[in-house]
Amino acid sequence: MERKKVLLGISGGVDSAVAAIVLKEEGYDVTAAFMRNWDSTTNNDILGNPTVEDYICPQEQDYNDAKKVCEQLGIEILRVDFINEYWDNVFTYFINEYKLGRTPNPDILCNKFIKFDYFLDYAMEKGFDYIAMGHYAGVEHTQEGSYMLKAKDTNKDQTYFLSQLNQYQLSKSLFPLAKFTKPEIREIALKNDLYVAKKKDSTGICFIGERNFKEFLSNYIPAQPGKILDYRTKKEVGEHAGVMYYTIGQAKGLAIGGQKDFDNGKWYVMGKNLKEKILYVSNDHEQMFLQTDKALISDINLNNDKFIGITEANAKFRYRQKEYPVDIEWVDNNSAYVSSDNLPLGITIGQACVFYLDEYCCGGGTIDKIYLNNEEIDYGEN
RNA sequence: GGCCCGUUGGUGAAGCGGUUAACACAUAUGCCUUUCACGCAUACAUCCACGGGUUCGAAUCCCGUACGGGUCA
Repeated sequence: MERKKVLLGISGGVDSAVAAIVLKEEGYDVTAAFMRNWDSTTNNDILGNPTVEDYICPQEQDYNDAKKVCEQLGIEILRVDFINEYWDNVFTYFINEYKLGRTPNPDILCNKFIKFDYFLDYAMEKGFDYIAMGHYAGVEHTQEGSYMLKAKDTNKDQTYFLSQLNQYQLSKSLFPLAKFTKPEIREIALKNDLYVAKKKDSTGICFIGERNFKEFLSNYIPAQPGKILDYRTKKEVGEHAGVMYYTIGQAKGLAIGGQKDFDNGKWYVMGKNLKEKILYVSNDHEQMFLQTDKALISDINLNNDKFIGITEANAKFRYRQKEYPVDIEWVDNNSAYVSSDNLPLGITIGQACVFYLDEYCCGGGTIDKIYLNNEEIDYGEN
């Protein structure tokens, strides 16, 4: 019987390297592919970039690491480049969302459009049976189609980022790390003496990396300074460089020190008025100003027809937050109201709402509007 | 002009003769984290508007000067 051919996305980190080992042990015919989707120079990524002056750009370093790993494991490594596709499908949307004052999640789109679309197509054209990624997630291929499962390591579970994958994409995917925890991955890496066994995990936007975020955005979105007002009293408590540089619930970077007529305490962004360039903040101790009990979710993707029309689920509104049981009231095929008396504070427009049923990740959508007591929270925008 | 009160780190603000000059917020760094955030930890006033004096010893008491605020003809 012929072995199934898998094209594994390899990043130069530990996770995808161990994924290669696992796939090999499972009997797959593994080829690796390194993706390059961002070029700091051509994309004018200057401000806020800690690596601009490095001798070797981090992507090349990662490629070299990936190459070494592949040599160690005796697998072929390919190199693909989706820089233009990333810019057109992910980054343009990302910037436009910020310009609208929302807080997008680019990595979800990166998965939807790049890793599990352009890259998937590339693999299929090359005759591979599956693609594989080093995500902490699981997939189950059955007669009724494929299902996405949470990873064994619930602390690292990355299904939130995979919530826009459809049935076809899922059916062509493998997630070799599903059954392992992060410490186990490190252990496997060490046992196999992998070159990257001790390499630090990378964070920041996928393919772009860690940045001073406000400065990074200012490369693409010009500053539009305005006032910071306390929401209750409408008193001015500071100035900002642009409301679009901030997200709901944010405390850092506001530069609001102790205030004469207010209690001690941190100041959190609670809303913005784009037209007036006002950033609303509050320092209420309980942070109840961030409360919400209903949200409109749009662009909902369900990864298996079995989930169509579900009226209850556990929902996650931000990566690494708890799941909250919610009622789902469908508006049409891909938008719905989600509600509960107990939702997390600081639900933010532009982020994803992802649905779970037990161990299954059903899919998710984009948070479009938020409500409290049936009133939309919009800070005078409309 | 007379009288009274105040002036402490980036900000708000404790301390009122002997302190490593609280605390909170900001800021920086680290941790956490494949988004943005939240969270956690650590660092940060050679010094208390300035000059002089009293005292073994002053941010703390006294006297001037400057700058605020109040009040009375």
